Amino acid sequence: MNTPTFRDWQSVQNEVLRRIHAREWKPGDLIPNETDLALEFGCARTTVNRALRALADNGLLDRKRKAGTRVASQPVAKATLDIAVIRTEVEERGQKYGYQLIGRVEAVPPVAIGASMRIEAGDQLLHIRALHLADDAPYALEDRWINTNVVRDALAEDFHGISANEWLLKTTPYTHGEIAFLAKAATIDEGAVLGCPPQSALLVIDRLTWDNAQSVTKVRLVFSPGHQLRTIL
Amino acid sequence: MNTPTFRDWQSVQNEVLRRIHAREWKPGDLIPNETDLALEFGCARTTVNRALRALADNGLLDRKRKAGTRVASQPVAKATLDIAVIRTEVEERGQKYGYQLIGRVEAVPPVAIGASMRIEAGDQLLHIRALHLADDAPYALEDRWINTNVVRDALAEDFHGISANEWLLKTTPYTHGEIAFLAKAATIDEGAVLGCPPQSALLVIDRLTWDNAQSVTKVRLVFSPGHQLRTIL
DNA sequence: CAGTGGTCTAGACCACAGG
DNA sequence: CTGTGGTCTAGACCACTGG
Repeated sequence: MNTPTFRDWQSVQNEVLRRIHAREWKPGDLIPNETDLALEFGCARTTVNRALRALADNGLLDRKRKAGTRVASQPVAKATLDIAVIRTEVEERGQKYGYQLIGRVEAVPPVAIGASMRIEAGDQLLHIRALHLADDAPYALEDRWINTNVVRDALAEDFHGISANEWLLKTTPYTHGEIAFLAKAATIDEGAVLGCPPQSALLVIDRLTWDNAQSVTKVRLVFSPGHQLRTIL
Repeated sequence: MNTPTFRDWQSVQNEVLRRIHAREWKPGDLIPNETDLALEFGCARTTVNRALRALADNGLLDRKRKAGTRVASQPVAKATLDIAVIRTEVEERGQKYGYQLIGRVEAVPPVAIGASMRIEAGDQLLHIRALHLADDAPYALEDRWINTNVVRDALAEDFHGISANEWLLKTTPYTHGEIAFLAKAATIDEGAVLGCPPQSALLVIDRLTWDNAQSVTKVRLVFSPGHQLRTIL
């Protein structure tokens, strides 16, 4: 039986997936090289390359020049979380978005914050605290430090009508960032704001963004109890 | 001044990034089409396409046929978490990995588990509980249900020498899955196993994987206090 | 309808790394 | 040294979708 021809890279990808899944190609196995596969599939090598590259990006294949392409022996699942503006996130859940500014001050940050943002000791940052609401219930508490040396316009914005979360994304580009997900017990203050008992287990996202060598902002989002981040594999 | 020529797709990508970042192209702006950019950059349209496609995948550009390519007005940050085998994860942190099987029984799962896995009521699953250790300290508690109708070989495995986490990845392919990240207070039992007080805030990963229409396994990983998932943006 | 991105092709050269 | 994947090119056709 001849393999039917595969016209596009997605059908090539599907066929490769099928073979991996059917254990025709087992984890650790070396699979044929691009040229041979192109011949077998009746398409250009470029097309095979595109398909295999996509699978390698997804962690299902390991590719090395000269060594060839192998089925990943321990596929690393890549869970991609979309981190959107909180307003959008709430609205996509079909809920009414609300926003309350809690505090907006210029202040010298705690040393840990200042150090991670690589700020000169004694420099002031803009400190914003705000509550995001979904259907009038607390959704997430935002605690943010903004590097006003980089984001000067932030000083002219009162953050009453728009959250810093949204304002920054619209106005301030960044080159890269770091993000962390963790669990934390609610402080008394957090409990009061989020309307949950102190010590409640809360999901937290810490994010630090950079504009080249300068920090832009560091934010902690503390979500209400029960919040989940979901995605598909 | 003429734009110098850009030889490869990565340098094209860098130039586009530079323009977005320098606000030459602002959020919401329509950028030139691929043909024009190829002309300007002195490369083939394919190369421009590859660069722009990568940026669109990353959420920085919105592309639509006929409508053209725009700078995303609210870039959605894509945080990609690599979910590896726990042993590998621990070893990559430079720590010694350890593993203890806590329990292995065949049992009818709670209705919530059975329903989410789409199991016939009354069917038995294999229930595994195990503790993963890093440098002899508790790292994560694994609580797993395996669909033995799909993964028959699991019944022949005692999971003393290898964790179900690792064994399944090596032996059982899956087509897709769902994953969720949340925070949870430690139960008394979890506290005892992980060596932390009950009610501690713990980071939890719930994962459910499928082989086409059949569920393969549902697992909850409860991490020791303070555990973080980190990645870059 | 027509402009845009999406993709395929055949051929070419190159960079890397195994042996 | 040589086989492999990585990429670029020029040209072509197609699919989608805005106007």
